[in-house]
Amino acid sequence: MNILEKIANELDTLSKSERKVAEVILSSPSTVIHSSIAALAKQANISEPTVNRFCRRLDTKGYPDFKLHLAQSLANGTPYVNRHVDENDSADEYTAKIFESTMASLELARKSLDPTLINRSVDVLTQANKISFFGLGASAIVAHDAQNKFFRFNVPVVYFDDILMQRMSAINSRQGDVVIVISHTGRTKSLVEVASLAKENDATVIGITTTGTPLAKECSIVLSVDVSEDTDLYMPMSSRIAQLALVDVLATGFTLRRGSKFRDNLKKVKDSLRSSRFDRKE
Amino acid sequence: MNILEKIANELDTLSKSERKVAEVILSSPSTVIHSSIAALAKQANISEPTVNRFCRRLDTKGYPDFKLHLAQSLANGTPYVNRHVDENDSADEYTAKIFESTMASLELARKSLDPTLINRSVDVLTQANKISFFGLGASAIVAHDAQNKFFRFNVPVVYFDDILMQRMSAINSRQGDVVIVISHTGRTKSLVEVASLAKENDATVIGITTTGTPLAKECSIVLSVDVSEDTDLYMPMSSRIAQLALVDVLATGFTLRRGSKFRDNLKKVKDSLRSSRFDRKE
DNA sequence: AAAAATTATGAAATAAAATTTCATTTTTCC
DNA sequence: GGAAAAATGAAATTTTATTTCATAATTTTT
Repeated sequence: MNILEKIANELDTLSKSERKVAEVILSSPSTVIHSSIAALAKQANISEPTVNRFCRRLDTKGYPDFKLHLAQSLANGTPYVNRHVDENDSADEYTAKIFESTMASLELARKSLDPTLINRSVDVLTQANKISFFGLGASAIVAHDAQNKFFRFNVPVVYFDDILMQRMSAINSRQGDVVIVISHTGRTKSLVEVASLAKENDATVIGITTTGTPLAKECSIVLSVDVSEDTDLYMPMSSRIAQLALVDVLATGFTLRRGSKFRDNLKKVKDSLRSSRFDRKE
Repeated sequence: MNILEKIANELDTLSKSERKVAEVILSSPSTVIHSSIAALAKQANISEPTVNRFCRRLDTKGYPDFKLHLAQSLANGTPYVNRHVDENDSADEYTAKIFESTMASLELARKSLDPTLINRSVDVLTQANKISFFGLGASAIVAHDAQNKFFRFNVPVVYFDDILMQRMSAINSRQGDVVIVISHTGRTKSLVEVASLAKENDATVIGITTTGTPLAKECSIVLSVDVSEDTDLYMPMSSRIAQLALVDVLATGFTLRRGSKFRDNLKKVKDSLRSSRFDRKE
């Protein structure tokens, strides 16, 4: 949370002297980040220890740490804001807005991810007998992309964007299989059922979805990707990009776990495409 | 200017020991803002005065001031430095790196885009009789996603990720049709041919590719998406995400151009999915 | 290739800044 | 009104940063 807001919020829990400090800071925060504790104390007409106590009351380690927080709050207004696209925006404006809110979503998504669970997922994936990716609509694209990536790893991988195929595949799954179910809303009935079916058949079910959704409840491991779809004009935008970034993370984790020899192999896969391309001039 | 970029820029004007400091800082800037000058010196295996001199060389008043700048740069979302995934990275680290470099790529991509051309593309798209999206490999996913989006607009749209289908479709195209060809490298022979075929048959060909590639030369309009794929472990990562963001931009431009009544329609499309979903509790 | 000049570096000393301790003052509550 | 609690600041201490200066490394000149 922005520390300036925090100061404003806690203004009434502060003592009289501490409030003097708060006021000086709020009135010209940018001066304060270049002041020593002595200078600030003098300006607020109180003693240095009071400033120190003030800082700790705001859950910082001390004055220098407080200044760091303050500096961050002042850092020219967060660039990746979720600005809404407006009816009258020019191409320039809506382009900027969409890119910015996409970046903001990625930032949010990263925060919602738990590295421990990513690690666990990578564990499970590296040991899987078979990997299946299921998604519908926009999430089908993510599943498709995941297949494309994991296919290069030379592991048995499939993707389905068809409800019936998903069901059949889920029913045929067994211990050692990993099923990754992708859904932003986590409320698509058929996908939740598929997750449940796969789990009943002893597959490890990894969900890529929003925290606390019905789908999340059915999964062995939930990789939460929480993004707001505010800016979207009735179609999934940020969510699928965050999901794709997560796929990249999983794929990267996979290759790292497999070691350098494995990566040489990946290079070969890539090089195999060369003949299908025009040469670079240089 | 972002101090991290500045450090990266001035890396070669620094002395040997100072460069050690720079490297430690670049590798984990967020640790540094909580370190004392002594701790940082120790980590870089150099002396404290060297750290101090380093700070001054970057036009800061000293170490505490430098930390302030650093804190501000970090607050601004992403360190712009393309940090490479390392063999020994923990899940936490590689997750952060991938998300960060994805965001950096989006930033880059946005800079390489020309709003005038986006506007022109939207023009062409809104007037198209038929829209086709072609891609292969990772770009096929982008084409797939584009179809998914434009399909909602109730316009004739197809996507092919099969070379033969693409060729046939290109040959059958005519004036008023728009063909969007997606390829990061812009060097995939068959795609370049398809673009050329479509153009010969009077379709408007829009290329989503890197500036100056063979594909770019065949297109009526080139939407340049220049990103570096440095961080990638032999598979397309940032490029396709930037392409997807561009698809969002085009789709958004399309809906804006079509006016508010059209957007009501989109809402209906979205609402039509409701019965397939579990209700929200609240 | 040696000598001189320049530049880079760190140990130690110094200075600055922040924090802790503790005695005093103020406020609160009965 | 007075005991208890909380707030406050002076001084001492500790931590941190900076300066000074001697030495080492590098570059330039001869």
